[in-house]
Amino acid sequence: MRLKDLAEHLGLSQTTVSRALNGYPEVNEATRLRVAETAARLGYRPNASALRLATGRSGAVGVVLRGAEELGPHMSEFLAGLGARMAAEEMDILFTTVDSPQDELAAYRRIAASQKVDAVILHSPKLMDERVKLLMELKIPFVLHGRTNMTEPMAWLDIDNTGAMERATAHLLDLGHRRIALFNGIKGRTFTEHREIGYLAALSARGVPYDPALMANLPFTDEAGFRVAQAMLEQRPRPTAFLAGSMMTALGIFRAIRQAGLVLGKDVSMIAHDDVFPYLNADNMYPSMSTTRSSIRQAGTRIGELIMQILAGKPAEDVHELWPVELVLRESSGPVSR
Amino acid sequence: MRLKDLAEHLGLSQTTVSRALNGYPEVNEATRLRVAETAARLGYRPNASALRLATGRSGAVGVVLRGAEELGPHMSEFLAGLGARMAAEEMDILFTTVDSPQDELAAYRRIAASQKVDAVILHSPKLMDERVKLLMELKIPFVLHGRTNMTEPMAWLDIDNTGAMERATAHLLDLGHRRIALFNGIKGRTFTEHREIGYLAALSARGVPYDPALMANLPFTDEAGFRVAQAMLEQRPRPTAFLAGSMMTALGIFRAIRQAGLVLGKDVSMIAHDDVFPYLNADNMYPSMSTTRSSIRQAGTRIGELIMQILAGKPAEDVHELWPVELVLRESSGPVSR
DNA sequence: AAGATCATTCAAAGCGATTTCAAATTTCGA
DNA sequence: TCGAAATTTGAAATCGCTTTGAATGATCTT
Repeated sequence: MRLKDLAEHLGLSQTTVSRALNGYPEVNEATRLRVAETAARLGYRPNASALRLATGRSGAVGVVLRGAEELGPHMSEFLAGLGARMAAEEMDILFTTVDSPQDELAAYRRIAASQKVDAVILHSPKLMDERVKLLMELKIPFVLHGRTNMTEPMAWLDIDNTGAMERATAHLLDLGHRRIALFNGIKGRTFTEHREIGYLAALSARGVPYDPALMANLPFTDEAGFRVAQAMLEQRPRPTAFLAGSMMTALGIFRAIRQAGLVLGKDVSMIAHDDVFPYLNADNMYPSMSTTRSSIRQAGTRIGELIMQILAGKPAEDVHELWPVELVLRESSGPVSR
Repeated sequence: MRLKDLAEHLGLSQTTVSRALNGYPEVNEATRLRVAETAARLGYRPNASALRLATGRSGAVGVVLRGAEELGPHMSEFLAGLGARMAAEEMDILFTTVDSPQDELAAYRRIAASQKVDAVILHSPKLMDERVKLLMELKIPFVLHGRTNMTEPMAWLDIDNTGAMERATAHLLDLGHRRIALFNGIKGRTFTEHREIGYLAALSARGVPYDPALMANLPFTDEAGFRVAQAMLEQRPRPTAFLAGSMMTALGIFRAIRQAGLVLGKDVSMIAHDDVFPYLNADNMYPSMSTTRSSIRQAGTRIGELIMQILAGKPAEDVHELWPVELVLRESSGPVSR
């Protein structure tokens, strides 16, 4: 069922039918109704490729992922949020996985040259991010999930990692903890640096010296959390509190704590960052987990909206959102034990 | 940089340039080289929409997801596998989320009418699946991840859920367990039914009566696992072993076991189904978790290959794969305690 | 050396939509 | 009632590619 067929069926020209369907004003209301009704009845939908070719818009937003590492639970939550918003706009999400960083830049080049997407979303940026530079060169509109240190104007949405970590650390310090371990993300990513800044700020505000042996950079997996926590728990004096970069990390740390014969919430404390996974609820853990919480799914939805604004012409420098992070205290964090 | 520009730049016709780039035989080797070199140097890439319009192939495979529930850790692992394969073929993954089942059928209709994808992948089918029926009506090629009971020929890849569950159950029975709880998936999905069949077969083979109070259907989340396990552990006599439908479920059950003051691997046993998440390793749990294991990521990769075969014209009835499932015994399963 | 064959190249016709520009019809004002 | 303006429709150009069918030389046969 092509436009041409539909037009013939209606005894009208393609022009008029096209206009009727796309809401142009210069078409008789009765005609429009008849066209709309017939199109719906016959299940007509414009061919996507033809439409894109004619309009120059691809109707899709791109996401490039470094396969294994990035396509984890965080990403699927994000995509769930983004997807909901994009579906409402009849926009597609086109996603590509790559293996290496070089491949990643090449993938953006390809996407750009073939005009497959109208905009892209960039994740987990570094302070100085070459992908950002490339996208600017290629003049592809984009929204950053996170931030950079770069001076060029660009659209972004980020959560207040620094503030969150500062508050969590300060809270533990107030409870008497002095040896607080920070399980942070991979070095280089902006969020990792921001969290470190918050952590150090809280320590220095209270005059507590910083011990490098209490800071680790690791991927957000149960396994890495376990391994590093196990090692740290052998230190004497032991850390009395843990700041976990993600719920997966927290599960690993938790396991190490149990294995060491300690009780979480009594012998040691923990506050984990929670991106709000529906299948892993901090409230329902045992003991329930204190968290710094920010829904990554909501961020996805909102970024979908920001993308639409950018495409509508809103200048990138006007699109900035810094979301606050809640500190939710539950049973896993308590006063330091004697 | 359009084909036309490139052709002018080379002093050739679009025809020749197009043929040179697409490997047609009737073009002079010297010319082909010159074209290829210049195209690469100028970073030429055909406009995706134009190419699709001209060839009638969209170069993308579609995945429709029921937003919240389906886009979990399983899906992201699957997509990681699929993505790797599709990237190698320069195919895109186009994904759409929907809210309700009606929306889902409508989404397939839309995708079909607008010819956005060359094929789709269908997940978690039911024994009789209306989505399958629709796709056949619409004549969209598809590959099923899972199986149906329908008689029409169709391409699928599934794991041997029945066999896996039968072996796991039989193993627990051999260890002396008689009250074995099955934490299965949502009723209606084929994999749920298949697992139930395997469970019941093992019981009946050993002459152990089936107790409905030991069977639960629930989503694969930590929370549901916890809630149901908590209730079951109040039964007298208690279940002595658990079969968990997923690692998330297992985490919840584990928590309930600890909260009841029991020790996993000693007081009670558990075997969980493991789809192999890189961030949640059965081997590294404490105690380590016995599992029925099958990599969902590998399934994704393989389904990508099957899609390509289908698109190359292989008849759907020749594309069937039933993957065996490993039973990996670790510390969480042991003889029944007296 | 002429006709047949082969290897290359190109002009133009699609693919299925949107959009420009022009034409036909109605409505309106005096 | 007639010309101007407004409303409504349509023919054809366009988007950037592939592909058909024809044309041009070069090479081969005899």
